This record gives sequence, structure tokens and C-alpha cells, in this order.
Amino acid sequence: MPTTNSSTAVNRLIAALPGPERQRFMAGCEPITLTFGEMLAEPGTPLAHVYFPTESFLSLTTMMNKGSRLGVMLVGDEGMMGFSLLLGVDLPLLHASVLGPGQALRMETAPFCRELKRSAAWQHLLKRYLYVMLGQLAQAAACNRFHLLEARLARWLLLAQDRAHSDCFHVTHELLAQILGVRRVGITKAASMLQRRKLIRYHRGDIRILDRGGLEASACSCLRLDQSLYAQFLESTR
Amino acid sequence: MPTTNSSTAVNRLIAALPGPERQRFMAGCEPITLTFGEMLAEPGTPLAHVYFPTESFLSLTTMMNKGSRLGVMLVGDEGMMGFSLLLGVDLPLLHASVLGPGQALRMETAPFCRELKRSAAWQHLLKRYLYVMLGQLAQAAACNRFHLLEARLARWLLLAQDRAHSDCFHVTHELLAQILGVRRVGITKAASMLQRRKLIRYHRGDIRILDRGGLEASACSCLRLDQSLYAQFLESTR
DNA sequence: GGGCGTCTGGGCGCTAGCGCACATATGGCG
DNA sequence: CGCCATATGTGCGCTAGCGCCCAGACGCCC
Repeated sequence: MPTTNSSTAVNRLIAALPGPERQRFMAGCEPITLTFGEMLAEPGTPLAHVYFPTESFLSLTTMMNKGSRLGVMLVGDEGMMGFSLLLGVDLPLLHASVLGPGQALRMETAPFCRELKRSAAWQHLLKRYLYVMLGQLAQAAACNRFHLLEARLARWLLLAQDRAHSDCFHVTHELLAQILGVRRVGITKAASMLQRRKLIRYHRGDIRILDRGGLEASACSCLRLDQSLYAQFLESTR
Repeated sequence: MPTTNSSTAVNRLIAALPGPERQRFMAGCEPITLTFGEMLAEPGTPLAHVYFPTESFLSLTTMMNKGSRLGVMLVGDEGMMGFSLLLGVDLPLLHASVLGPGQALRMETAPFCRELKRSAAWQHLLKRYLYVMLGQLAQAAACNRFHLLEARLARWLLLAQDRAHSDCFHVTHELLAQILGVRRVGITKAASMLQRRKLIRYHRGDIRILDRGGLEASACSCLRLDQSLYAQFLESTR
């Protein structure tokens, strides 16, 4: 029983559009309910839709030939899936799968590209979004290289909490291991530690954040950097 | 005494422009000689120029608050520095410093943005470039996470060789350590190994590639992926 | 030709995380 | 009620890379 914090389910990118364009855009969107584990994109397969999560959130991951994965970013109501289209390519670079089930808006790629071409506001907004993604991606690369697992886990849990709009969501140790690029046992160890310190509680894949402040203290500084980058370029009024 | 492979020094992005636009663009560029170690960009400082290396090449790095660095990509005659401008932001996300000294073309940001706005060909080309950068960035994140130092070093040396247009260039173990995000001693160990196998030879910062094929065999598969991504989106005729 | 700064090599103890194998708990389902 | 797939906990030996320190080696400059 997730305690939802959000009042109405909107996507913040869409909400940042000026009124008339927002109306028109929304009219072209289709509401859809995403279920846990659903794959929305795979490299090599052309994209059929772009997705704007409202309640749901997605995990974007790379996959090495050897089969090991690495989570690259989370996409919730603050973002969108399908940014390769902003660059005129309909082939996604990353795997996208649903982590938090729930509502999203989606649009077919062709009308989306038309809208994009037509709307200067969309272009401006999504270019900034891409800029922020780039910064976060570079930051994540360094984070994976330098920071200890426990700090990275804490950071990831907070990112997920924000996107789930809830202090509890579903993700097993196994899945977390794939996302953070470590063994499952590594997650078990780090997560037990966080649980022992009463920062989180989990039970068969259901994770609940108990002490956000404490988690923030355990998380690496990358969290702050990500947040401030987003705030600077996507929440300013200009 | 570098044995140069390139006939004439051009930048491949610029070369990909259609004739008339290329002429006009080149006219707005200023040739400049870059010297080793020069800083061309730092996050927080607005960009004054965009750079198109011809003979020279640059290293783009992130810096963590703690001071540890991580090289994110190399930019030579196949690319440009300043892609944040493609997204309408004049604040660079990465540190850019000159690794291979030599000629480059540069243009002030304002005229560059004007050219960009004016030329559909430039837009198309640079969007694809950015797409490839994104893919390589995600790949690099995974590479840093999973691959052993020796393989990563071999890969980096090959990337540098391509951009230096020469089988020998200058970079000390210390600098390599910063770029690959490890201790200097780690580089010494990995490099000695490569030298012992007669793949490279180095002496006080001067590195010479002796056996490119052997290095390729030691390098991780990311090298291939990077190359094929670039080839697919920036060397095709469409 | 003496001195110093830069570059490379090596040793030593330590830790995070790996790979593998196994043990337990738990919820759902027949 | 019993079974089983799923989820979590543990143990053990191992390795890559860390942090620290020092030693040699080379080149350049005075």
C-alpha cells in the first residue's frame, strides 16, 4: 500500500509546455498502463512510441555482449523515453524496461516528430533535457568508477523513491544487482547494512524507505549534483 | 619523430558538409595551434569557442569533488568540442584539455550558433554526432565498470593512435592514470605488461604503438562497438 | 658536470567485490 | 496442507586495484 505523495499524475516535461501547445500535445497522446518488467525499447529495434511516465518509471540499461548489464538512468515523470528521436534517429541506444508500474502517456514516433518540428517550445525544452541527461550520464560513469556500492545503492534508492512518488516500491536484490552492475550478494550485503541502520526495510522485493535523510547522508554526492543540474536547466523559468 | 599517416589535415565533420556550406563555414573559422596541456573548457565557465581538431586531439574529463578524474572521451579530427551548444547551452559539462598538440580550427560561439541555425546539413550531421557520443558515453560507463585495466588501457591507446594520426604520441603514466581513473602504479603495471609483450614501447612519456593488431586483441570489445557506431551514423552516405 | 625535477618500477598490507556453492525463509498455488 | 519457485542470507578463497612509501633512472638546465 504505497503512500502516494503526488496529487495528480502529470509529466513534468509536458507540464512545462506553454498552455496551447500542451493541450495540442496531450490530445495526440494515448494514456497507457505499464506493467512491471515490460520492455519498451531495445537497441536494434526501431522505436514505435515515445513514453512520458506520469506515475510509472523506467530503467534504462546498457548490455555488454557478455550479458552483464548496467543501469544508466531512471526515467519517471521528470523525463521521457525516446530521446534518440530528438537527434533524428529512431534506434534507441539503451534498453528500457518498466520498473515502477502505472500510468504513462505515449505517442507514436511519427506524430511526435511532427510535433517536435512544429513547436519551438518543445525543441527548447527537450534540448535542455538532453543536456541534463548528458551531464548525468557522465556523472554516473564516474560514480560507478569511484563510489562504494553502499553509497551508490543509497543514491539509487532515493532516485527511485522520487520517481515512484512513494516511499515503497518493488525491486529485488537480483534486479538491483543488474542495474548497479554487481553481484546479487553484493546488494544483499549493502542492503542489509542499510536495513540494520533502519534507513530502509525490505521483504521479498518490496522496499520501503524509512529514513530519507539518513539515506541521503549515506548516498554519494552525485545525487546532489544530478538534482542541481536538473533544477538549473529544467526548473528555471527562462 | 611521429610518422604521420594523414595526407592533409582536415576535420571529418566539416569535410562531411556539402561543398558550398563547407566553404562558408571554413571562412568563419580561425586556424589555431593547440599546445599540450592547454585547457579549452571547464564546467562553469561559458564557452568562448568551439574547436574542430584537425591534427590535434583533446581529452574530455569529468572531475569529482574529491579531485579524482575520469576521462570520458577523446576528440580528434572525427569530432568537435562544444557539443553543449547543439543543445542551446553555452556551459560545457566536461573539462577539455589538449592531449595531442597541433592544428585545429575554431569558431566563436555566436557565429557558430548562427551557422548552425542556418544550415540544415550541419544540424543533421551534428545531431548524429551527438547521438554517437551518447552511445559511446553509455558504453564507456559500462566499460569502466566491467573491464580490466589492461584491456581498457589497450583500447585507450588505440583511440589515441587514431586521433594522433601517428603511432607515437606523448602521455605519461600519471596522466593516463587520471584519464582511466586508477592509480599511477596501476598504469605502470598494465603498461609494462603491454611493453613486455612488445605491443607498445614507452620512454618518459613518449608512447609508441608497435603492434596494433596485438593491441586490438588485448583491448576490450568496446572499441569495436564505438567504431561501428561511428561508422554506422557518421560515415554512411545518407 | 653536478643537481634537481620528472618519470617509471617495486614492495607491502589491505579491502571491495568476484565466483561458486549452499542454506533458509516465504508466499502463492494446486 | 504440502510443494515449489522466488527471495534472501552466509561462507570461503581469490583477485584487481588501493594507499603509502621509497628507489632508481633519465634528461635537462644551470
